[in-house]
Amino acid sequence: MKIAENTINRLIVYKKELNRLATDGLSNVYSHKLAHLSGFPSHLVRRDLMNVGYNGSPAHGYNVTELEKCIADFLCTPESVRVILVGVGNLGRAILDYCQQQNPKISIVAAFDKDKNKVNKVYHSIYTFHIDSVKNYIKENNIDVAIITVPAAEAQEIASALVESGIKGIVNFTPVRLQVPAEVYIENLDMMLGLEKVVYFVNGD
Amino acid sequence: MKIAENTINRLIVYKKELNRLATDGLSNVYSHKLAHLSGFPSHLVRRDLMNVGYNGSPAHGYNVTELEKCIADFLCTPESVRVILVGVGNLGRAILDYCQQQNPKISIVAAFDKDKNKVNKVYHSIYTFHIDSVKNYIKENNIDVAIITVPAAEAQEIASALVESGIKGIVNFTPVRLQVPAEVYIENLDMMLGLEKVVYFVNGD
DNA sequence: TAGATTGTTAATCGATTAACAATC
DNA sequence: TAGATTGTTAATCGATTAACAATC
Repeated sequence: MKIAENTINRLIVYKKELNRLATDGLSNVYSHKLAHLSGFPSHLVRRDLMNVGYNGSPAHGYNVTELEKCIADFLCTPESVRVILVGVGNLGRAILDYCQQQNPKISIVAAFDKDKNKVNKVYHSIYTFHIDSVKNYIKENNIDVAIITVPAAEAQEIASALVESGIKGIVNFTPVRLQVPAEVYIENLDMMLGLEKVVYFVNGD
Repeated sequence: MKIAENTINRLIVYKKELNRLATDGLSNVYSHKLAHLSGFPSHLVRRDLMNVGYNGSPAHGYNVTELEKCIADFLCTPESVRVILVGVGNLGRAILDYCQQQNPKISIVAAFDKDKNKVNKVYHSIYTFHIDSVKNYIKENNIDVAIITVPAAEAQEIASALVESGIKGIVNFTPVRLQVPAEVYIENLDMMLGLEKVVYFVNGD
């Protein structure tokens, strides 16, 4: 069954909130509370949870850890994912750091750059290789996902090279709309677009 | 008339592509081409453009600069927007840099942090103030939009303080779902969520 | 003109919401 | 039990797609 992208978004949010509730020591939660924490209406929470096939009880709501695991299974969340990052500028280095703090299951295993001053250096404990070696690295290590933080002008060229080497999903931090085959999944995290959107909703209607 | 958030997203993308076309020296563009560059179907482009009230011609398509201006007007894109950033960590500093490179119309005018080693320092030519002065700064300078790049544990407290001082829109880089009044617009740029989504679409269906 | 493109209305599709029976 | 909550079906709402007349 095909699930809408928005639903996937929300499931990931639920999973994270459940994880926090578990850390806080709570064992059960009602759809109300999960809804409040996530910022969505409670009936939408219940509707979304229909997809993952976990049943709560009217008496106690949902078991926090069981539901979290159930969502993780549904999303096929692997125990560990290896990701590469291309473009070790300010933003790239910040992301190298941020990822390690946030999620131990997703690890950036290598960085790439064309600048010889950065190659062979270690940033936030990630080794930086020359960009020319990225194709081999992807193939030899079976990497599926890449983060692109290169300058806008180089984004398309890099993306094409990554896809050619077998990359199936890209987190794109550049403002460029990447032209890739339909089967490659692109997540655009365009900060400027985000800012412009906020400006629109603050000024206009 | 109320416009869907997705439509706003796309209009912002069109605007950016038009700007690039103008830079490249093109004067006219057909919906086909704009669609290809943006990654949306051409009929959706035309449908979206109905909203902004600009008329192209069957013979020459759209005038690039006129359409760009028309979208900008529709989105109430101001000539300059002043934004503040709270949390001068690795990510915060990277964004201070990135914003200046990308969009001269949106400028970060001040940064704030609680760390005394960062206060009174200048990063990427932005001055850093102590977080205690943020409320006054917002009121005195009539700031509407803030970027939050503090650690997750501090995000909600900071957000509440900002909203209390009159902030109306927030770009939230933390993984925390902020609890704010409904009239405050929040744009969540959760990198981990982005990564998890890519992993889902790459692994699962 | 002929052919391609625009602008707009109508049709479709799908996500969200509402309603409510089942459950504890 | 009574009351609250879950799970699910049906209704609504709105966005996208399709179709096509108008235009250059």
